[in-house]
Amino acid sequence: MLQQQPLSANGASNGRGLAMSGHPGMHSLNSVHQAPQHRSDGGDSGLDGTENGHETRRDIGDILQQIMTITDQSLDEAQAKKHALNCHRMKPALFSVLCEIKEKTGLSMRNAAEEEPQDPQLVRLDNMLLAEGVSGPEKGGGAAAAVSAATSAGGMSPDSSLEHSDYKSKLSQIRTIYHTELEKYEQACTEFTTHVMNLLREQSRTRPVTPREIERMVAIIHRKFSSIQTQLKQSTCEAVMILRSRFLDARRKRRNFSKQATEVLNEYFYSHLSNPYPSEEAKEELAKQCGITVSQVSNWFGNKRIRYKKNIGKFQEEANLYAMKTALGARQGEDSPHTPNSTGTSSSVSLCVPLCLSLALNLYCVFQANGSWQGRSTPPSGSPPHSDLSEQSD
DNA sequence: TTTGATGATTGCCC
DNA sequence: GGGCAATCATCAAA
Repeated sequence: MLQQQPLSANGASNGRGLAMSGHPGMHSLNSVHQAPQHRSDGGDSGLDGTENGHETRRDIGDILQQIMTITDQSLDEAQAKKHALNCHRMKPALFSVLCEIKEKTGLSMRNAAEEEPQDPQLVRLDNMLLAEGVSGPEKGGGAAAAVSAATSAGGMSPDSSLEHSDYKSKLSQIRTIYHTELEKYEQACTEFTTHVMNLLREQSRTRPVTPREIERMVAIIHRKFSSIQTQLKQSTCEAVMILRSRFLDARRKRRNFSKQATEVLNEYFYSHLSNPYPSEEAKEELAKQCGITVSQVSNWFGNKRIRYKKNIGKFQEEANLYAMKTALGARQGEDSPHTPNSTGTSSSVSLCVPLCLSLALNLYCVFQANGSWQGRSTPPSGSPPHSDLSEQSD
């Protein structure tokens, strides 16, 4: 068995063709011994035939020694020696011995269909890449998904289109890199497979190599490359996920509402302080006015109610401010149709009454709020607020 | 860098 | 399902 290694390891030679592999097996060393005794052209082989088996064994030892030292020699020298070995009278015998050993060890038969079921992880990766628009046809699938996700999550802010184009371009970059790398791996795989197949065909001149073995080797190569591909797909998925979370995660993209939007919401809140539960219609209206979504309006009112309740003192000033504003707005709304030119002429005295009234009402509402909606007595969202400043002013 | 403000999310209750 | 309360994550001013 030890003798098998060097020969197979020495790979390609320029010997005779594949016909050798069909050499009738079962020759023993005796057949070598009985071979016609003519001097081979490998002059230094020292294989002048002798009668006894001792000599024959020494001959084989010499041959193997030569094979072992081939790699230590220069290329030309090695080629010459290989040629000499290929033409050596004992080569068929050695080859048949190898065939015999191989048949016994069953190496060539051990490769019975090792087909693996498709890796579920790979399937998931493929599906995700397809869904994100990285693999498959480029139709902006991922970007479209991003847009829809962002739209449903938090509405389209003015700079969202800019962000989405950025997202698209980044996704496109990932896509390009992915396809380039994939192509590179496929090309490398093909090249390597061809190379190995050529090598094996070449080797089959000096050792028995069955087509099935070649197939098996190809399958091994493909498996190795497919594991690289899986890694590539994994990395791509990670990159897409990071990109998605960076661009689409609502929390990450939290933006304070515009001053105007906050004003609108606060005005509604403080003018409906006794019942700060806007109906669906009111929410929609507010959302439209503020350029945000209905759910954002709901969030805002939810947060506001809790924070107001937790610290009424802190919000008192704000409440008064909006009460004044509301009153002023109501006053102007009242005045404008009748006295369109009343600019500076509307004295502070004329404003004084409604302002004081508003403040008083506001304080009343706050007081009322302490006892009503604070205590989890949630009114139906559709029910109209009953003591609103706006309504009072109107 | 720290800290308060603020929009969003989550789990629970009714 | 809507709202509350707690919490997270980010923003923005100090």
